Amino acid sequence: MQQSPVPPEPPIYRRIADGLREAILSGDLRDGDRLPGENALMARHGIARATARQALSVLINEGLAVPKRGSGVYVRQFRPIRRHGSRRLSRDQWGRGEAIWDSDTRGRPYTVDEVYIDRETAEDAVARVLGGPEVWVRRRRYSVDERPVQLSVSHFPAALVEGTAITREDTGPGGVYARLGELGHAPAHFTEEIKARMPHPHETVQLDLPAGTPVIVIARVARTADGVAVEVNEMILDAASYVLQYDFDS
Amino acid sequence: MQQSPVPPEPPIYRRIADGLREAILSGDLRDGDRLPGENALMARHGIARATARQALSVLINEGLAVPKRGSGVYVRQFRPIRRHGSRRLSRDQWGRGEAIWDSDTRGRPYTVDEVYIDRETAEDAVARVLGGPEVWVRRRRYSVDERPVQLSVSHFPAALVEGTAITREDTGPGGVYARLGELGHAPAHFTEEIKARMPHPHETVQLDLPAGTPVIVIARVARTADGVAVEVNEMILDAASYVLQYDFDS
DNA sequence: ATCATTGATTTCTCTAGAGAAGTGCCTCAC
DNA sequence: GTGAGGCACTTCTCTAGAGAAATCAATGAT
Repeated sequence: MQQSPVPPEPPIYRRIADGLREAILSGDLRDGDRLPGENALMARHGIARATARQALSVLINEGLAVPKRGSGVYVRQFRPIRRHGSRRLSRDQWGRGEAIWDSDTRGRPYTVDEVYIDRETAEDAVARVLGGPEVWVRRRRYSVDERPVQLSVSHFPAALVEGTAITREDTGPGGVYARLGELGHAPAHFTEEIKARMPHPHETVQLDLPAGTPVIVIARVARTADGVAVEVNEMILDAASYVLQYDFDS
Repeated sequence: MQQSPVPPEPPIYRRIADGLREAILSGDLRDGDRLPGENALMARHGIARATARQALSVLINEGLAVPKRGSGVYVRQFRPIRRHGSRRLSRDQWGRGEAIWDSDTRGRPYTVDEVYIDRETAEDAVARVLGGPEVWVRRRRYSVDERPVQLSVSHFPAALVEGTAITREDTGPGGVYARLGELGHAPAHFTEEIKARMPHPHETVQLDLPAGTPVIVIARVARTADGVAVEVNEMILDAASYVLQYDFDS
């Protein structure tokens, strides 16, 4: 006699989490609303504190809720920024003295919090693409609405940009691509590779990410019409803040 | 007198997690290696079981480790599939009778596990783009190396594809795009929107995702040269299995 | 040799309780 | 009114222990 195929009930903490998730996804609980906390769940379901915490941690790790110590657990909002791939890099834009980022924020104010510019020896993968390890590196952090949303590390061949505005904080109108154009190395072809993963600890700190938020990693290589790579840029985006868009023809 | 700015030590569970993460990222522990389990951590650090579990759960939720009940906790591997955006959809490919997916797997065998084809009434966003709510829907699950890696839901205007191979399981050589071409609606322009987030429960089940793995969501709209939308496709990818690539000119 | 059983090991779920630390509100003194 | 202090409430960290459930290897019966 075989045991009947009883669908085993999920554990308590999971049933509670499912209920709360349902409330969030159905719209009963909205952005910024307060979830029942540990004490409330303990009382309502007659469970131990650890079990209540486990239920909440499910939602937190799914990115649906954010805990605020001493205050409560709150539903998380999602207000993405649209980042255009193919379209945003068209010559029309950087040829007219506009920074790439402009078309991303659609009027929302953005700031560059931190800029570090250094001459460094690049790691192997970057050196291989750029044709040598000697590079100038521009590390930046971008914020929108006071919130950090992107980290960016740009590499340029040292031989190419030495002494130009690219090695200074203020790159002038049009940004680095305009400068590269003036040097006769206008970027003409781009390749972007995209991954998504959970953030490393230092990324969590720099982007002030709550648990349960993945990051999108973009590695962009810019090449001239001759196929010479002139920039390698690795970007780390808060996945909750972005929608990427690529337009292309067949 | 202000208290001196003592950098407060991170809690025990975090220090242990940091140590294990270090071992993984530095390469001391490799793909598939076994991590010290609850009992080992309890003995080594003289802590309670719950604390040891908390340390391990950090790594699990970061996607760096996978627990196997009754066996142990193991380091997680990352073997991405490269998915080409702009390039892979070039007419050269689907014009020659090759399926789009072919160029994704680079020779690795892939299978379509599940196919559900239905005539449905589309939700608002899809109906707006396709010019009406009546659609044929193709739901599929793709696997590579026996592992599910992608869910796909394709919508086609019912008026356009009624009675064609697109409404059947086997769409014939070249897939749906070749059929659309024969109907005089060859896709010419594509827009892909990309997000990343933690998976919903049913996605976790269907893709067999371990905790700590985000999903990449791609919404693709295919339009003819006239700008008429002929397909809306939403894809859910296991983020640990994919690298997306987009090539474009300025 | 093959198969079933047993036992050790492991993760998973949960209880009960305690102190630390951050938040936010209210009250009281000025 | 304005600021300081206190207090209630919240999340966070951790201890100690117990049984359930899955895995894996060894043992024993056929």
